Amino acid sequence: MGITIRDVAQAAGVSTATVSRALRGLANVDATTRARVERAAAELDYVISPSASRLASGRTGSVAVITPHIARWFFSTVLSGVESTLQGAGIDLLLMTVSAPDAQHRLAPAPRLRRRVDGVLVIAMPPEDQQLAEVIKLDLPTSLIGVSIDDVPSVTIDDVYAARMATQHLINLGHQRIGLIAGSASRARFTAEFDRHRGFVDAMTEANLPIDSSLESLGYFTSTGGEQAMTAILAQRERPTAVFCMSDEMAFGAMRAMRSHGLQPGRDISLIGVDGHDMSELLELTTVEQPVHDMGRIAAEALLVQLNSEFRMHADSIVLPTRLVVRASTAPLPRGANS
Amino acid sequence: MGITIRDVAQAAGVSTATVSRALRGLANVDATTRARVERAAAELDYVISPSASRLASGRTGSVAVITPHIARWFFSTVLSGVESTLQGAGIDLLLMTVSAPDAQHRLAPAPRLRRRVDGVLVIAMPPEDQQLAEVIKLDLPTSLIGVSIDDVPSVTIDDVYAARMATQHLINLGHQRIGLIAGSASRARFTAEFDRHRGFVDAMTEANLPIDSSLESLGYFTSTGGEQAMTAILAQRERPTAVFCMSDEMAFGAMRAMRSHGLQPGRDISLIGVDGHDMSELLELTTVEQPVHDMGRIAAEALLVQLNSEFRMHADSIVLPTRLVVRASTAPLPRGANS
DNA sequence: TTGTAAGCGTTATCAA
DNA sequence: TTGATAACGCTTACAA
Repeated sequence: MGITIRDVAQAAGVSTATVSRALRGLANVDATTRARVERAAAELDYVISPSASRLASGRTGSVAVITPHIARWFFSTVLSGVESTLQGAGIDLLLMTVSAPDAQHRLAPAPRLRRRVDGVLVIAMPPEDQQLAEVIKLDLPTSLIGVSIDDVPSVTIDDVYAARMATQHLINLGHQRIGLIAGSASRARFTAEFDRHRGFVDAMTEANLPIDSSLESLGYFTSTGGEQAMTAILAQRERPTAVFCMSDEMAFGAMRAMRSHGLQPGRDISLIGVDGHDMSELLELTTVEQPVHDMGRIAAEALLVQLNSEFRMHADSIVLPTRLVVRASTAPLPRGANS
Repeated sequence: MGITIRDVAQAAGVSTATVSRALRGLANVDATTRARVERAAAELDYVISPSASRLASGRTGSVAVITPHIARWFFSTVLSGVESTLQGAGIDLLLMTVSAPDAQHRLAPAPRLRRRVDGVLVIAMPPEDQQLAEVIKLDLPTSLIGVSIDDVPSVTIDDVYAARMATQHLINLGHQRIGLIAGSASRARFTAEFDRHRGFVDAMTEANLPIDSSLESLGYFTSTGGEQAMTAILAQRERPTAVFCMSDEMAFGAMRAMRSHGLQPGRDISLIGVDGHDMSELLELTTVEQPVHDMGRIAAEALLVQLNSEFRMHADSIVLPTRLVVRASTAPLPRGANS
């Protein structure tokens, strides 16, 4: 039923080898021959069979993207950056999610990768994750997004610096009682949680400000989590005058908790996030923007380089810049409010 | 370098044919033999070569998802539903985006599909789109999500009804001057834009309310678009007392425009959306929720059925229910405000 | 520059 | 229930 390379060869009056070479744009093909082959292929409406090509060549022409979430802002935004790059290179994008390590319902990603893809992109999986370890052990060209691990290429921001910048912004506004809504209990270095916590602590320490653990709460990087975390913080005897949220989505939740208490972000308590979420501008949230789409794009580009170079290159980790965007959710501390 | 089926056959003392049958769980294999084969495969850490299998069998074991957007709430949420179903079935998910018909930078999806996937899922592409037509012409098992076309299976909501329900809610609250923020100029039937416009008109007409075209504006399904649309509406001499937004994201933008004018949703102007966006609860937006994740899941399930049945089934279009969720953004019209 | 032909690793047909 | 073996459609030495 399908047109094969033999049909094209016959139509063009050449061998299948020549058709193969001509259609892939290899060098050693006479211009006239190539033109003839291309015309024949077009006339026959020939499409190469990827399976046959993959089997013969050993290359799959596809890359897997492994992510813990699809429908969350950060992840889908990274994914869109990845997709545009891969599509431009004519590489197939295989999308796979990984479940929490405990949920055994889903298949582990590593076995599904073998013999199936030329490379792997991993979005924001914790470095100590067992499934991630298995993926890396496959020794495929890999690059990580949002976290970094020794000897594996990665694209990240400087999370310590981002958190420090956010916290410093609050300090510069005169705030001294500063709360923290963290993602999850910080575990390993080079995760967003850990590094952002570190940046927060660094900034506070440098400014000789006390860190009050009763003003720290976990929001699990979701808005409902952020809402609960803020609610807990607001229940403290002495409320903070400002709160650093490790993500914008948690800050959105925090905003809602404030509203429930009749408080207004910026006026009553300053709120700052990290991300540059689409909704931040709408909600007038001050935030430290990270170039999320670019992170995906650049990681994909780096992976393509790995795929196309004969030799395995040294793993370089690319760190992209962040920037503070000030909006109405942060404001100077009214004079005397702290003393 | 790779372990092949021959190695397993040798280790198990059977033929490659038997290994193939045993490992795929086919019926005619002795239990003992199968066990022996499975052990051999496990010991050798054998992984089947998908390319070889595909070439020999003609099945690719993969499905393409075609979408105009990745990083937008509706699309990424559908995608996550699709993904979980396909992953559960062991089917590879190939993700491709389509650009606007005019942008010729990217490859058209149809050629990339041929010989590459067993089926296609298309998320919310306009029925009259040329690229969609080409995809359908491939005659692969296909199912559409969010729009419907004759003779192609689809999963949608009843957009007319959803819009009617939203509008009726406003009418029930006593509103009479009701504005509309539409997605884009409604073109073909069975698009969200067209049908939601129809539902709006139906409800208004039934209630004998006038439709004032100066209170209609386009928001292009984005929040910034919604903001501009609402700004335009607020510039009218006689403002509406309520506005129906065809999507939650546009309603978010409308909320912002209201805030800029010192207006509060629900108190000054009632606002209702369609979607059930993650942020709607946070922003207290009344909305008509559609089961977006389920739409993806169910479309994928329907596609799997198509793939596994010998015969091409009649195309059935599945319509999922929506539900009105009332929040603070809509409120009864104060007495006398309209008269 | 082009052609010949041997794989690539499965599946599927047909016999046994 | 199992085994031989011919596809499947392409790539790639190697030869010409």
